[in-house]
Amino acid sequence: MSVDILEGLNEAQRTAVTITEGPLLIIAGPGSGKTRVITHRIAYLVREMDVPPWRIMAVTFTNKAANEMRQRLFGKSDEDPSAPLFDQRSRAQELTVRTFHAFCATVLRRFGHYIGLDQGFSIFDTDDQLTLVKAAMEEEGLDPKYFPPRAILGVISRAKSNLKDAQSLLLGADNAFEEGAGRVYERYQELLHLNGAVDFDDLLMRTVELFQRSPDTLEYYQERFLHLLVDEFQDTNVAQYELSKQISDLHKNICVVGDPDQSIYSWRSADVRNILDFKKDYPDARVVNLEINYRSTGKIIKAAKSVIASNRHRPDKDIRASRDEGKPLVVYETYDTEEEAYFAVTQISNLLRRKDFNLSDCAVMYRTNAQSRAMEEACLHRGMPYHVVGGIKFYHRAEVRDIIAYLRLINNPGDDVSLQRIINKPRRGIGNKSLDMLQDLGREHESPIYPLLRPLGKRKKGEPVPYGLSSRLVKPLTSFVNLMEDLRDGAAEMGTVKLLDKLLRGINYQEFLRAAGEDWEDKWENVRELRRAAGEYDGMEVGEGLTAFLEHLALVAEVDSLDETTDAITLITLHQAKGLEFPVVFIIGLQEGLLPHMRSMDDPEQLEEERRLFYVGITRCMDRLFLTRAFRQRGYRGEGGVGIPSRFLRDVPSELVAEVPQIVGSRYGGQSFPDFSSGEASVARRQRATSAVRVGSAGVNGAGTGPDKDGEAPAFKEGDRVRHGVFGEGLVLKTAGQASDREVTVVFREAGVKRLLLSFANLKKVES
DNA sequence: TTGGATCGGCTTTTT
DNA sequence: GCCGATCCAA
Repeated sequence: MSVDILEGLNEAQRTAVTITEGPLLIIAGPGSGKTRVITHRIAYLVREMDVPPWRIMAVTFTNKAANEMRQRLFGKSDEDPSAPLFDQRSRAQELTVRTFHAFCATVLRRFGHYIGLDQGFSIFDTDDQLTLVKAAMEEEGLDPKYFPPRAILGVISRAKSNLKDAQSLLLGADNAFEEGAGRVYERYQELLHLNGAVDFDDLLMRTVELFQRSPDTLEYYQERFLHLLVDEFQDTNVAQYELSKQISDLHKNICVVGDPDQSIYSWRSADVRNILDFKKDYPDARVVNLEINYRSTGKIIKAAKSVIASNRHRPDKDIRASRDEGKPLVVYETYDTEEEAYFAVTQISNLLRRKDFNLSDCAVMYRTNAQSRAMEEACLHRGMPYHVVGGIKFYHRAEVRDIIAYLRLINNPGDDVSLQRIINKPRRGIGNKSLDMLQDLGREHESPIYPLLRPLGKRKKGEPVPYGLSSRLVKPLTSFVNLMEDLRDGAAEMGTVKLLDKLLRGINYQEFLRAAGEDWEDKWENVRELRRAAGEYDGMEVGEGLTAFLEHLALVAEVDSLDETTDAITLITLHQAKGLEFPVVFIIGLQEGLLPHMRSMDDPEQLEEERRLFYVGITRCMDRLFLTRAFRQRGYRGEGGVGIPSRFLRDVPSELVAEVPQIVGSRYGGQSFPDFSSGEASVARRQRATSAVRVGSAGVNGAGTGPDKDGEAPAFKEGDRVRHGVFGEGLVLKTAGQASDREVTVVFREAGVKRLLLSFANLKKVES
């Protein structure tokens, strides 16, 4: 009773599903049914080609995407015949659907001993990495003032992503910085080894290394995986590319899927050439283009195409809309970031009132995580349910990290970074001085600290103290060792939850939190959340559960328990939104400096990536797209500046954009918003509401016409009396410039002389 | 050793 | 404006 796998697929999609032999490159434009093709392809392999599921590997970019794919394959419920593989549900476990990082972690756990990795190795995250970099820099005598540790870490990470070791980095160094980074890299690797740890980049790099040094291991995987599928191939780095090649080298059935126009991770060493040059490395590769977009309205597609067309370095490809034109887009300027948030919330409730959409249809997207804050506040204030995707990582919280550090040390006694974090937490009288001493001791013996201390646990009274530790430290250190040994014994005989309870009791953590701060209850709740997560690993074999739990914590950034079934607005970064779709999308903060981001503005390549990011955002939208910006931008330090409209807005053709309709919306601080919910441009009649003067230049530029295309911008001349939304009344002193950057100098009664760009200042002529 | 106070630096996106 | 590192006094 299963559906025909090929039913409902267009010709290109069918081709992509049914070419099962040899290398295959699928260029999949946004909304072209990519996930559908991948899942149906897997189903086709299993059901039509009789490939056992355990011999198929599908690699995704995020854990979320992996889960999503599993769900699409097997259906949301047990009885979901629309899922291509639902009748094979029992074989679900056999498929390998994972991220590169998670897959590599598994490989290294199993075969890492061939390259000197212990089974229980720790996985270091960015914070841990930074700790090690700083330590390595100190040993190498590098001043963090001149060599920012983060930058050094960036160089190391990039090198690793490109499969370069310290030696080749040093050889290729042509300045002091790179040379320093090379030296740090060398020592950093040693420290990782000492800690019995790998970092994120090592997961990939060292797996490549393992496959090179242990042909048997490679062969095992090569034999096993008849088919390899890599999603989001435009965002793979050199290491991931190499891994794909290694794994598929025997059967050559490698299918990669991606879209160069959606490459947004070059900052993480992703190399778009992997997809662009795929044909070079695999000359016999077949190529399928999926160009028909089933997701978005015609107007949205037009806007997306117009935006991406401004990129100079892009492949020759097209997307075609299949839906009707749809409603006009909305481009709107608000006074400041807060008002922008209220605007979005207001529009969403207008839309809800018409019953066309519900809350979970709506997403608000932004460039930086920090921008979620204003949105959250507006939602809270208006009583709108929302959920923030990602954001402050759960595992990032201090209390959670403390507990994880304990668990890591239990699991891996060599994990010095964790030891340093918790040896005096709660206070045991082992302060910085003592820790320094212990670190020196470790360095002296080229050993992690904990193993050196362990003899203290078995020491009888009167026996000599090892390493001449000062008598003052013997007591606290001994009790610390006893605690840890007790917990390590516990880890060998009890499940993760019981172990966690034993730990929490052993260090009296609840008391520790209570004594430490006011919001200790929240923190304790986070610890309990961690305990809940540990429950998932309770059933596993004792000893394996802890390792698996820690790996999960390291590789799964967020608690994805936030169920998507509840009706709520989604707040999400543009990066994380990749691969998702929503009927209603707001992209907020369309100002220079935010999108494109400041850090990307002076490099043309990075600027193009920012544009792709905007393109990704636009193409997430199915029906109603809102693009907003704030006139005043809150800076990081104190006074905010004026937000210049993002250059990307100029690429949104004005004929796709709704005019600002009459103001009937609800109020915010005396501010009314027009109601765009009907999406009918014809009703729109721009209204000059003096009370709503802070709607700002919405009527001038907010309609997305782009300053230079707007013939209606009021012409000001010297001597005109004008009114500005913020500065009040004033007199035009002079005007200069053309079109988009037409500038007026105005002397205001109160605010003094200001030079304003007509394109975003809200100036109104005052008749007198 | 610890806790408080002050200074200074930086400020994106994520496995 | 915030967080972290650093300094200083008890």
